[in-house]
Amino acid sequence: MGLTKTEIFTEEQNRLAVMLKAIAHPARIAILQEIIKSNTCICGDLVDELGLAQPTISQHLKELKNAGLIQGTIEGVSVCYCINPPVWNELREQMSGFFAAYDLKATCC
Amino acid sequence: MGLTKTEIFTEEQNRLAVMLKAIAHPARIAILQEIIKSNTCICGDLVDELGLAQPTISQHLKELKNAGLIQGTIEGVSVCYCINPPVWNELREQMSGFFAAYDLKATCC
DNA sequence: ATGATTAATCGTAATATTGCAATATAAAGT
DNA sequence: ACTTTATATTGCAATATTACGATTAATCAT
Repeated sequence: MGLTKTEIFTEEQNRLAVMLKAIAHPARIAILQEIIKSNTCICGDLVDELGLAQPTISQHLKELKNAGLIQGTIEGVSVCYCINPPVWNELREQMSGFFAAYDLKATCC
Repeated sequence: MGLTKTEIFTEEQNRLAVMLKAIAHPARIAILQEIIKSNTCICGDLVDELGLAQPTISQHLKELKNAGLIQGTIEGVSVCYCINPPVWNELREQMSGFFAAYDLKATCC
């Protein structure tokens, strides 16, 4: 108990859940928006930009990285983060499928 | 501590996080897919379809309903669930914005 | 080497989530 | 009224998440 029964679901469902869970936090949404907006990757700027402590930001970045949504490159003293295209596209396609499936349907009830 | 600092983020960021958090579980993804696939709304069928206990399914449905993603109509003894178009479209647009913003960018690092 | 800067990790407290057995509620049929 | 059928609620145990202070690790400049 207290543990998601991943073995019951398809690989696709589990992957999508992992990716969405990574995004499903306002801080991580804000981080992704910053990363996308500032074409050039950021790092410690996020600590100033958002009002969260450095360890907290670092942890959120780690979760986004674990889900594969972003990648980090060491750039001297700092770390440069950016979107990881393959996983980002995987997410985009999964969501497209979701929305497309509903488009054709009428409301019931 | 242990509590998300919602006051730090925009209303949009918080709303998107709530919607995504509701979807970000394999069981709830499976439920949404079933609801979308079976144009006609389902309810207890989900208990048979997925391999989870009735209270567990009921709880997942409640979370989806709380986020506004689905709506339930009492139909005699059973309850008929279906997508709630306004919120569903809100989510679709938010996600579109996300993906569109990245489209234009090149990879850095 | 020393100090400054940047980011990750550890430890911990507060809270949230997941799943289910047991029970409660509510409508329909008999 | 009583039983059946369908769903919701309650209570609880196991685990996960969120946030941050304190510390560590790693790179750069002097």
